[in-house]
Amino acid sequence: MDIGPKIAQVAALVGDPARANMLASLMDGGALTASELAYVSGVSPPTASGHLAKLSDAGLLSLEKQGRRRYFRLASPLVGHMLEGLAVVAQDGPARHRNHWRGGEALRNARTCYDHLAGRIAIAIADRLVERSCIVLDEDGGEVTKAGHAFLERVGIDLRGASKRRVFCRPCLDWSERRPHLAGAVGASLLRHAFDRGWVERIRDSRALSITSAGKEGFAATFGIKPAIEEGVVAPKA
Amino acid sequence: MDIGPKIAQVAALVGDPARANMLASLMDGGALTASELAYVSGVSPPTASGHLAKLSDAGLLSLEKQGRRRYFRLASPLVGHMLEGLAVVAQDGPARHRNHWRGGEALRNARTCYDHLAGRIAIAIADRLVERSCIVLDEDGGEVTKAGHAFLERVGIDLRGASKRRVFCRPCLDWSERRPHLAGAVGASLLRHAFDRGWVERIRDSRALSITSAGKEGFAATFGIKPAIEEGVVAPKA
DNA sequence: CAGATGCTTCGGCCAAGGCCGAAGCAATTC
DNA sequence: GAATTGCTTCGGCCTTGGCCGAAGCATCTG
Repeated sequence: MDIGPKIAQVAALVGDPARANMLASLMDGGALTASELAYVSGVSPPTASGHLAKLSDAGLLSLEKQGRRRYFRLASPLVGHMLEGLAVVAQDGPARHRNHWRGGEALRNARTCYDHLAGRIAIAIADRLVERSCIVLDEDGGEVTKAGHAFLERVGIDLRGASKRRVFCRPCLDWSERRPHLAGAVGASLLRHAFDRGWVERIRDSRALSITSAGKEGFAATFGIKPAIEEGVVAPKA
Repeated sequence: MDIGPKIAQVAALVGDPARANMLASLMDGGALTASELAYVSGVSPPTASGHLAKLSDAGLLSLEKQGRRRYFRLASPLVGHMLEGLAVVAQDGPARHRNHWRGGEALRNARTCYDHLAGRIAIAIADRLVERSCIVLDEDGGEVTKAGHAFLERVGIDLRGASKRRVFCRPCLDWSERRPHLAGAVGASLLRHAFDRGWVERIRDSRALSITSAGKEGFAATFGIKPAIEEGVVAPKA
């Protein structure tokens, strides 16, 4: 677990305004010369040269000599993705994801994730469905098996209306638990089903859901899941 | 285009070793107290407190008070993704993606992206298929329409074998062009089809593909696309 | 060869920011 | 109310690292 220092090294590199400007102006995949980069980053050529050396040494930029010029570009798509990640967080920074975790533990147990169910309960459901061969998941998609269709129909989860425009079954990485849960049409139907039966209720105006006593029975009967969900305090990790 | 400075601000925050250690130990989605974070980051509580204040102010961490402790966790999945991006680049740093862009312009025209086609040609194909209502894409999935099945079958693209375990049709953000192209079973079939017909060939041992003259005809006849692709030198941008 | 252009290296200046100990709040326990 | 625990604020020290001008290579042009 000494990934931290490595991350810091890269981030520190990107963390200088001059270097960040250089990288940002290369994000479209184009190539620029050392002097052009000095200009866009607002520093003198000597300073830019130093920065470029650091970025190249770290493997963030690749260099192509052409006569007396040197063209720099991002060393790989990975670098581009990393910058995008930073840009996204930088863009809607504090504003958008404030209060994301209000509701604390309740949010980890059960919540909505767009139009489907997320949190521990959702993962438990996904696990059981996989275990019973009702669905198959891999890293870029999922599918409902024949047995799965039969099962879902038997328990009264309606899939017909949903299958038109949306991907049928998709895993969605659960942030709080870092395990996949079900998204896509199947995930959406499941949530609707749970609402219809009164298994879950919205808490205040957050994304958190509370599992009703009817829900406890319902989830247990339908999927064989005990929502073993202590209300209590947030448990610190170690 | 002053995204640069914003990126720098966030990156600088992550660029300090103590802060990076804190973030890294929160990457699993758990919550830790201020003192625990001070310990994992190897600094004194006062110092840690300062760091945590900065991270919270910037919206990277969210805070939950509980009695006299303060639990910190990543403020949103976005932050987690950003850190993952940094980790990936930090991990296989200089070594793995050297020479990644050798072949330069060719790579932007056509390349493989895992098992499917990417680059300008792939985007053009995706655009045409959407235009003709052969497929429908939205942000979390895609689907082949009835007309699309008919079309693909008519031109001889085999989908039957593929549809078992994998998601059928999925958009994949093209890094060099920032537009979606087709992944999933459909994307893979398309690439196989192009190889089988000799439309594309691998360039050296890179991911770049060259479009053969048969390919130019084939893509044009099948999808109505002119691969308007100048070979030329690496073009500097402005 | 001389001159221009593109880039890098060197040396020295300077501000930003990380670090800690001491002291100050706040919440809990007895 | 006193003692304990958890965290933050304050003040002062000191290293890190960005910055530039001058000078030095390298490459192309005439």
